[in-house]
Amino acid sequence: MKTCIVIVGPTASGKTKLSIEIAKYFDTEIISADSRQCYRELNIGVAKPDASELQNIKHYFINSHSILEEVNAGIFEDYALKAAEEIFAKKDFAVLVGGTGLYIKAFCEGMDEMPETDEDIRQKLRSEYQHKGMEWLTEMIKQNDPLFYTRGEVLNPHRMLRALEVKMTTGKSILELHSSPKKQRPFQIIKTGIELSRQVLYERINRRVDKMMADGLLDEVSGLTAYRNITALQTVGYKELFEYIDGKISLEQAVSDIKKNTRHYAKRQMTWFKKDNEIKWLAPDIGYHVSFIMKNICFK
RNA sequence: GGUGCGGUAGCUCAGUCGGUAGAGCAAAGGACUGAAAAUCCUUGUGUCGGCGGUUCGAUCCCGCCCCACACCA
Repeated sequence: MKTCIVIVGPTASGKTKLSIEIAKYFDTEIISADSRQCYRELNIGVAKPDASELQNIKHYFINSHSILEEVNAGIFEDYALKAAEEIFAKKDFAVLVGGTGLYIKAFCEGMDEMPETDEDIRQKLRSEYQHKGMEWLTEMIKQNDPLFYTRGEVLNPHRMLRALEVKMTTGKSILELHSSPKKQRPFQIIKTGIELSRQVLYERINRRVDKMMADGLLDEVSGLTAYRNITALQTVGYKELFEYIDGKISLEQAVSDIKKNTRHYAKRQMTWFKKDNEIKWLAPDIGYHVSFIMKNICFK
């Protein structure tokens, strides 16, 4: 039976290091499940594995896309499954590592089949929302998708816009399209997570942000100002430094905002992973991990 | 030393024409199906600087004191 070892955990918990240890142990390759590390243009701020690590072990979904390309959970699902197939053609084990809960879910359980939405409709809805605001959006939902209006998140503009574009291209409410059962994968999945105390995690976050700044994050961000409005750059570490470059806040403020927003992000990740009871939680100790995971596999 | 303006939640501040108080941020918890490092939801008792006075009742009015800031000496 082919086995994919899935490693999750909040940002700065040491996933990258652990994934490399495990990949070496099984002499296999790694699929990243990180919605930002796939972009070639983003480096220091997204905490990619370093160049030698990338050279020694093949990583899928790292530097695989440009910030100008569309990337989303559905695209990731297809990409990651193909990568797994490639790895399993020659190995019995694969490693998937990342902090993007939705992407991991897409890989393990699959996304429901959704018809392609019309790009013109999408753009039109977004720009109208920009101009007319929440009141208009709420009214549109009420008129066009009464099911979503009563059961959906009617205060969440992202979800509302998505619901509308689906409704307008398919004629169906997005909620009606969400009923499919989990997809079966042709391989076994073992999920492990790195668990750290809040205090230790926050210290690691602070240290890592300071290191990113010392490594030249500001230069990296300065070179990307032309793209600041695209989705890929709505990213912790980048959006705050754009504010500094604009003269809106001091550099000191920007750095402390990055730390704060990274804490918020880590907290949301933990909320996501906490409810997944397939995850076996581990303390961050590398040697222990590999044998622990081996033991789990042997018991199956 | 004098004058002025302040001292209210971890922070920045609002407010109570006298009936013991509330926003934003932080913090904590939660949601999550093609933007997910995104987006959204929930949670606010704190000697209202200290001590007296007036009052049925003071965080609010009065007096003194302490602290901070600004200006004048």
